[in-house]
Amino acid sequence: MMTSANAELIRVLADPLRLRIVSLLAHETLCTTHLVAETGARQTNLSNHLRVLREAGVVETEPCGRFTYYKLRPAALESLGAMFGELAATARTTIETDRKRAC
Amino acid sequence: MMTSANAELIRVLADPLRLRIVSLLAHETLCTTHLVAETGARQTNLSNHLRVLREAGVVETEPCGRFTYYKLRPAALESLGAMFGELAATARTTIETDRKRAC
DNA sequence: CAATGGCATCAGTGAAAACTGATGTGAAAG
DNA sequence: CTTTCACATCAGTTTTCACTGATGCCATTG
Repeated sequence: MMTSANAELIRVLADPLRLRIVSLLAHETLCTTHLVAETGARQTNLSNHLRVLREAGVVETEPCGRFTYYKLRPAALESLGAMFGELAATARTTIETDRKRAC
Repeated sequence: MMTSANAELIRVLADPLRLRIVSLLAHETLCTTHLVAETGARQTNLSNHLRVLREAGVVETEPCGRFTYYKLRPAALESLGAMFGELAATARTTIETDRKRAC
């Protein structure tokens, strides 16, 4: 469905660096140091982006000593995937039935 | 898959007004006048957003006299839906197998 | 207890981009 | 032919937001 929560998710994932983070975390749970090494971005910058991702419910943290692991919450991504799939399906039937408003 | 084309699609759909346009067009093919009435946005503003959507391959135009119909291209949305679905699936197995990098 | 390392917070800066008003174009209506 | 309407283009303004440096906190290490 097309919820305001999903709209916020899209906004959050629109940033290239955040999308890269998500892509990395999908394959492997990592901590900030790893993400710094993988992306080449500065620690402060990454920390700010991870904050945004956490507040949006895309990732969750798991403290481990003085490290902090970041792992994805698949539900958020699944919600987005379903939404775009539904939109595509609706659009297909709209086009196949040539449903248009008169002007 | 996680392509640069999909990254561009996400960026384009991150704007609230553009997402609203896409949501409207999914159910019904419309022209600019209708979208002005539905969204309350100014004609110039909508025209600029529709330009972005067209250049990104999200919509296509169909001239009709002095009107211009806008219709969705479902392939773009399906590509996004598949990408997020795959990311979610990958993230699920990563979490289930507790795959994490040592630090 | 000091020193170090991992990470978060904050305020400031710069760049990207959304929005607007003015204007142009082409098609239909009169 | 003139007017009107739908829409596009463009330049200017404003706003949003990514990025940075400075700083502080907490946990480990020596």
